[in-house]
Amino acid sequence: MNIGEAARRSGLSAKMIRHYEAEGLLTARRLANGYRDYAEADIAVLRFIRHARALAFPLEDVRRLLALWRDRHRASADVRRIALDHVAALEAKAEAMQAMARSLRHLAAHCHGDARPDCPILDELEKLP
Amino acid sequence: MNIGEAARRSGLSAKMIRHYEAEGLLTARRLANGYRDYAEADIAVLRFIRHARALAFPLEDVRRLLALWRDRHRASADVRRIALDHVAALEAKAEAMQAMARSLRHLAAHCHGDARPDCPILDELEKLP
DNA sequence: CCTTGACCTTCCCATAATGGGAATCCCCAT
DNA sequence: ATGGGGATTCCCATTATGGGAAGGTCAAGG
Repeated sequence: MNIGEAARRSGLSAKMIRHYEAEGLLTARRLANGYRDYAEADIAVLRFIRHARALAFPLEDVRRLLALWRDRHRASADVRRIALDHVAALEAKAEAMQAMARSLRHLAAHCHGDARPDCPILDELEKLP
Repeated sequence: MNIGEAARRSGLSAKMIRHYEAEGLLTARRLANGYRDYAEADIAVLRFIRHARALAFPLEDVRRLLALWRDRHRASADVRRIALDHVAALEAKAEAMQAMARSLRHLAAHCHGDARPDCPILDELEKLP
């Protein structure tokens, strides 16, 4: 199967499939003409990657998750730790963003938002510690 | 004032100050020897940038906010719109991240997390749509 | 006068993940 | 044989930040 069809079947772009290969997440067989050739098992790998990326796992984590996925003797504890570490990172970033959003929303609530120039948002950006 | 002292006074790194200048956020006077020379007003600008960046405004937004800040005839509505658009972006990203975190936490809760290999996290990554 | 150390300058590279695009090659159908 | 659609590789851009090299500058001290 061509990379184009593999892309359609996996939901990834051909560009990204090549990228993941360059990053060592999979290795595609090559035909005599140099074209990559994908089997069903490869599609499963590509879909796995897509799902992991949809959950924002960094490629480094995806690499480890794939290794565990392929390893029948893995310990589920290892998978769980990767996932929970990632959850913690996601939540930390999300909380940081919401704190910024709250702060800005608060400032915006006190801003007239009309033609007048005075603006607590600019005041705050000017004065903060 | 040297870039080193400007860095100390503004809380930015010298590297970033040069970068912001390259990005057109400010223009520093030069001494005869080529060194950048900063006045008090420049420090205020640099601190403004730092505060805006601390709220995760992208440099493009910082550029616009600075322009409004310098414009005494600005309309506070313009500032407010930039801020609220940014708030919306922050909240959207934060919500997306928390949705992923919730989803993963849920999966992790059903994972034994011991030496056994079976793991709903991997199952889900394998099976998702 | 010369050295040393602490600055400063510019330029290149790297990060993470993705996409755009060029130049070139391949295959199949007309 | 020719054209269209795909494939290949390689380079570049994105965002914000930092590392580091090579070289210029300045002030203090021997």
